[in-house]
Amino acid sequence: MNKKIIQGNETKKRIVDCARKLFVEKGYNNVTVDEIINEANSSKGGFYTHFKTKEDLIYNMVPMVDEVYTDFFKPDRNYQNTMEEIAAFIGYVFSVMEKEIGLEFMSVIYSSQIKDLSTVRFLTSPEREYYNRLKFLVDKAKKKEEIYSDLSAEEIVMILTTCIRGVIYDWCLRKGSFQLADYGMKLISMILNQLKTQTAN
Amino acid sequence: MNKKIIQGNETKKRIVDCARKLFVEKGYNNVTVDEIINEANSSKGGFYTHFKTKEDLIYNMVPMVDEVYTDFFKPDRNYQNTMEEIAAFIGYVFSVMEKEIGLEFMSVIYSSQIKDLSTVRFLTSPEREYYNRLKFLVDKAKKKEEIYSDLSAEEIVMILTTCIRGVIYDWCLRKGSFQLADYGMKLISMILNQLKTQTAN
DNA sequence: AAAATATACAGACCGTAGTCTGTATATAAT
DNA sequence: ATTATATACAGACTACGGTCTGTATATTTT
Repeated sequence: MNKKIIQGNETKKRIVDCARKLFVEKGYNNVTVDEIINEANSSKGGFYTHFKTKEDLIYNMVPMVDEVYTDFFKPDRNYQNTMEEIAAFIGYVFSVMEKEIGLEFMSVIYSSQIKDLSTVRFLTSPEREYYNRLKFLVDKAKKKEEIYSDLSAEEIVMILTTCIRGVIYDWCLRKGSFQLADYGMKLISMILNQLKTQTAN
Repeated sequence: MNKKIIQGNETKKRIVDCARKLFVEKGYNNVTVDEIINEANSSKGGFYTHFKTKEDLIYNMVPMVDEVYTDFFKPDRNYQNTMEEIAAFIGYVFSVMEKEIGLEFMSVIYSSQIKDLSTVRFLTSPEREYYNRLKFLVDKAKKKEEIYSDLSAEEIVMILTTCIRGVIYDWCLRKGSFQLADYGMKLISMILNQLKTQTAN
């Protein structure tokens, strides 16, 4: 089934490309599926063979994000300690959200992920590259005894993730009226500081 | 215009009551506006005179929340210090969310608030009772010098609010798979501890 | 009292996301 | 070679949130 599958992939790509163009032009909520399939010379049937929902389009545009995380580890940067590296990584995550993905897409994702119980919540998937990277760093920090906390690495990662999501949600809620990375790091630093000093809880 | 307004209020109440009943029975997403107006012996015209959107129904069911906060301050509880009182207040907020409002309504609210740019975002309204209460307590704590931080009261309230929203968002995302109050307080305690000890940042 | 204005509401209508059915075609099985 | 099966897709159709227009009735104005 090679020829058909290749054709399918081409159609899918064409739809994503046209959709992206239209979203940038008019904004996600002002673009209809009909418009997209028209622009891509496809049809409803074609669209819904490749995408489960309209939001699914966004999900298909964004996984690049998880790939982008890999970039962070490429250059051999020097960090005083692991905690600083964790902070830098999270700062990098924020700046990717802010500059690469942008407010509108983040809002669509964050809104649709909790819209109803049936949506597949990829944000919680433990296979996410983001999650693995962060877990790796926290493990390292614990091993090096830079963290004095009775919390497990999993718990720490979860807490950091919750804070990150809180900052992003607030950013969407306030329509990008503050710098995501600036404000985010202020909050994250507090948590990281606490992890350094906290002996019991 | 008394008679008409009374009639209007009755219709509005009837719609809210029927909607609540149906939401409990079948879940928000499985109840249609047509079903609601049918049950309430009303019509599309009637419904949309009183509510801007379907989600608006939820908003009309929930403001009790902000009233509920008042209850917290009624009994003369004794706290060792203001930080403890802040923790207790936030814990109270979590338990109201968890027990009074519930996962489904919270998800609808949190999802719809960032769905598109045109929605009125009441969550950010600085008139919210919740916000005033928290601000009052943080001011008190600063005055009593229980907080050693160069952050302003407004900044502290914002950070706490961001964390609370992060916890709630995560709770929705993970479909209530953890105790909101338990996990929430773990995170909030870290922030509060940091505020106590932090001298410069 | 008559006319003007405002409010509640009925229900036809519209826009759009998503479904369903049918068809063409490419590969796999016999 | 023929039949069976899978895939991509076209496009009619449905479900449902939301709008729009018209009407009845209550209050205010003159």
